[in-house]
Amino acid sequence: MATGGGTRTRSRLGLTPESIIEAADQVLAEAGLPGLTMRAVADRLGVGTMTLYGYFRDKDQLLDALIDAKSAQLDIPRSSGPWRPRLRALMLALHSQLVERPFLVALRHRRPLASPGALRWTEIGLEALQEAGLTPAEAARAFRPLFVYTFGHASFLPLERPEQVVRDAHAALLRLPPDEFPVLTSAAAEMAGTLAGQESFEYGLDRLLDGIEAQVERTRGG
Amino acid sequence: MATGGGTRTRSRLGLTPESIIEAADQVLAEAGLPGLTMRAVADRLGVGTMTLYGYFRDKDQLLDALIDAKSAQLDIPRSSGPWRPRLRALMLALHSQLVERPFLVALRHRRPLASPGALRWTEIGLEALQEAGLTPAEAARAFRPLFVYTFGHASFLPLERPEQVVRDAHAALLRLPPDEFPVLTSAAAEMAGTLAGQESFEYGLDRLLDGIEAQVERTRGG
DNA sequence: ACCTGAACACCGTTCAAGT
DNA sequence: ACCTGAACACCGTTCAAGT
Repeated sequence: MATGGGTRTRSRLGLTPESIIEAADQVLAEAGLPGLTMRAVADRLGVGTMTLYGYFRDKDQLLDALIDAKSAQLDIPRSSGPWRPRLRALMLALHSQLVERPFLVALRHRRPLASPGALRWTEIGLEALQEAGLTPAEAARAFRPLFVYTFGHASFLPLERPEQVVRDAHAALLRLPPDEFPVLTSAAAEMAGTLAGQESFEYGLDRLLDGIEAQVERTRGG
Repeated sequence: MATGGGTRTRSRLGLTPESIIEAADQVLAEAGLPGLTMRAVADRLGVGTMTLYGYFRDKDQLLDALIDAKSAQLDIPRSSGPWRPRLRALMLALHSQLVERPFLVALRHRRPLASPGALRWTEIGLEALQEAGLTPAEAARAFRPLFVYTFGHASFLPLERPEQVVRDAHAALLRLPPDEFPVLTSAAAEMAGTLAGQESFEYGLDRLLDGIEAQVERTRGG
């Protein structure tokens, strides 16, 4: 990206990779993922569509750069204290910011991203687990389910009209044949309720942390 | 779908919703999700593209029907015995079949699906949790994280060339600045290793089951 | 009733050309 | 070096028409 020496060559139109990423982010905010087209980004910048291809090889490259940039902008809580509440606060903060920017989750499904911006969260989480008494390798193993659960939960959250989705699901569950689905139909309201809301995330997070804590104590003991 | 009485009106071309879903599944197997277009499905059936719109209102409807049909075809292990190994076997079987049919995960991200075919797994899981001593409502709460973790893990698995993805991630992690990423760089191999493979799924599943079991015992005790 | 070609309003990207 | 219009090979879907 840098052009050799120290100074940066400014393009005729004042374009930079960063300004293009910024425009893409604005398009995303206004038109959503389906509306994020190369033509729309170029239009917002007032340049020809093909101009973008001088800065990014293709749309995938632009999307990768966008994920990295937006991930790096997320606020990481740097709390102190015991490892478990610290890890809990970290995952809650990550989750709530993923909920606000659902496209980040959708984009990450495309491939694992090992860019610095996207990995700061992981590093902080690993540090907490290491201070709990795990080796770096053990911490890596233990952090993966937290990551998967947090992103997974966010990715199954309804994007729009969550209360409508919950109501529709509730109705659909009640329509199931009770002889084939005895438990599901008798807990239809609670089942539908888990589809949205923060509470269901916290419940699973706490169960996962219970399991990890037990594992930490076993490792320490052995 | 059924036309009034008992007999079914066969179309001029012998088309049924089921035969269209079958064709869509074959296209999916051969060309993947990006190749699954209305034109491709119609071509495979030897009919005009627009003919499909007589059976499904739009592409989304066809996709929903496809998810439901394929979900219903998954093999559910109906083991007996204590609830925990039974639940563990259920999630392992679901996970391994999701890994074989990754598009099922991708399609489910679009919206929550409350069709019978997709909910049989949930019902079996809930029954195990109920036998463990939870009420239907408590079982619903406890099952959600298992569902989220299992689908989430499968959805972050690299679709192709997993060993290549792991190697690339390993190299990328080693390129991070060690002063900013001390734990990550010192556990680069283990971290990259968690991106693929069955083992990382089982580790997290067991931690989650540990947490749920503790919760079950607490509920029983109270 | 069932089926369909043409057409519309989109995509990402290649290519040759402009300054 | 930087930028771009035209064009290509696609999409999903509407519409009017065919049998």
